[in-house]
Amino acid sequence: MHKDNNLTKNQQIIFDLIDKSPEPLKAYSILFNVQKKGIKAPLQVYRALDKLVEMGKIHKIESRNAFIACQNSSCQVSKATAFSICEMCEKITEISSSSLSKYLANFKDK
Amino acid sequence: MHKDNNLTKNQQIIFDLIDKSPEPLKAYSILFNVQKKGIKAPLQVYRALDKLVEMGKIHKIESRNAFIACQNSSCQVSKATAFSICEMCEKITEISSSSLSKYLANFKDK
DNA sequence: AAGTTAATGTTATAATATAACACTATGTAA
DNA sequence: TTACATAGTGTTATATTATAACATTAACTT
Repeated sequence: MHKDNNLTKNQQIIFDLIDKSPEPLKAYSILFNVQKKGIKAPLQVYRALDKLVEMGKIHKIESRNAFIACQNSSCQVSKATAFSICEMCEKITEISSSSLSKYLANFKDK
Repeated sequence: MHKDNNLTKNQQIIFDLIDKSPEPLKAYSILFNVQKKGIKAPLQVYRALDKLVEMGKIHKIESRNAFIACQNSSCQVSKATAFSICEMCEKITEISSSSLSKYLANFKDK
């Protein structure tokens, strides 16, 4: 069997870092933080990020170029994700509204 | 009086280009296209884009780093804008659903 | 006409992301 | 268990996207 969702070494290191972080992390800040663990180049970070997004373990906040762990166990299923971002303090919350994801999923079908 | 929404020269040139375009345009592609009109540097483009977004004349598609003219006359009012993007052909449509913008506006108030 | 604010022009540089290629690990199937 | 395929890694170089800093000009306000 192939896709049992176990993470590879780099993916695990990077996921752990994002998952522990109280705020979204940017790729180069991730890179800086994992250099002591042997991840030395941007591409190693971007590749792990791509896979983690694909698996639904993290989300990219496009407007911030930053990554955050999924706060919502159903994200493997629904890829219709939205965030609220405070304009004052930048606090980011994943909107977990089934009515929103249904709305978007329905729109997508059309 | 100050803010009558008339565009400055650079803003007008760049808005016209985006408005005529059938697809979202990226900053450096805009730059390339307006060099013959005397706009020579990235900053001149980015500054105009910032203002146009602020005025609600265009939107930035964050996931594409690209800009599109507002397709929806009410956008001066509502800044809660979403897009659908075809995964096959990249066709982008502005979702103009009052229920969606109400939902988002309501969420924002909370 | 003087003061204020917004927009412009310009050079340099920062921040974000991918191409290309060689190599290694892991799972699959004869 | 060997070979085949596929996914992941390491590395160098480079492309793409965006902003800092500073001098100047235009437009509005009084």
